[in-house]
Amino acid sequence: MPSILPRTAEYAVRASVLLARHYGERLVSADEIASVLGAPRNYLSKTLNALVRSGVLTSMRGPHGGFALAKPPEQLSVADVIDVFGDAEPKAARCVLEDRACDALFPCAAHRRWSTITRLAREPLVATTIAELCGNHRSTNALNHG
Amino acid sequence: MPSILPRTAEYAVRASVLLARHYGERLVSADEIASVLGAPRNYLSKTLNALVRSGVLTSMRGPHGGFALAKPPEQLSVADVIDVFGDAEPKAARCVLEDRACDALFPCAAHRRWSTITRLAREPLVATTIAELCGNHRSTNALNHG
DNA sequence: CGGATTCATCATACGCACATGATGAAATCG
DNA sequence: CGATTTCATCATGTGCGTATGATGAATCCG
Repeated sequence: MPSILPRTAEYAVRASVLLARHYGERLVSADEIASVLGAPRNYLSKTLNALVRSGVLTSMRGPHGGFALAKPPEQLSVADVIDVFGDAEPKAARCVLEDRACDALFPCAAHRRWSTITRLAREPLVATTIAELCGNHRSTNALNHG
Repeated sequence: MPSILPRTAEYAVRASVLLARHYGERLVSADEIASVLGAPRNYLSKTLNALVRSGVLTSMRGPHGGFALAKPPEQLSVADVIDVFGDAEPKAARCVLEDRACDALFPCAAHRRWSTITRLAREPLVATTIAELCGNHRSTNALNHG
């Protein structure tokens, strides 16, 4: 998992952090997000749209339209965002030792160890919220309108 | 990091585990490894060759030739194997918040948090050895000829 | 209504991971 | 040496992540 995150997922996380900083204030347009993030406009648009369809973001068209988090950043994990792209579960990977399907019922010798590794690797993404990534949580406890 | 490991790196890990089971006994040919792993012969060959050039494996040509771990599986981490493919360090990723380079000297607000996440995600790969993944460590303490 | 703004989507293209088949090069053995 | 075995490498192809540009559709506002 070299770069930890594929490009698209990275855009998604960074966009979510940006939106978290404006949560409850205003919508942010794809143009603005793209410019701040240095991401290609139309490609980002597709990415944001995927987040909308998955319920992570909401969107409004027309003047003063744009994107916003669908719920408070304190309730949105990094995993929630990146799981929108690519499978969260590695489709019951092949046995580490041999060429056969490897499941919980008939695990290969290394299955349990491997499961532990992948779970540990994923855990920080599940445990961390977008709000925690967002440095200045402006009045974190002042706007609970979720 | 959905599937945790790119295909090539997964081949590499599984091949290493297989070689660990024969460490000190005999060489294993690319044909045999490919057949056990269910991986495409020539592509795996390229993958194994990359591991040889990186010093993770050794190889011998000719009859009874094949591949072997370059050092005892107890001294080979999973990270050692997968780092051969793709960059281990995410080339000083872009700032999570804005469009600028983000380093330790001038970190963005989220930089430290993000570094923690990636480090935690990588740690189990660094901490786990191929030997630990290999179920039956036949006489684990009987052959220290490294 | 009609123009402006902005999200949504389509058509196309490029690069790289992944893969296949053929060929080259080294080691062993008769 | 010459044949066999096996690693090393090359040429080529496919699919997907990534990206670009153009077009469609919804919303606002005068």
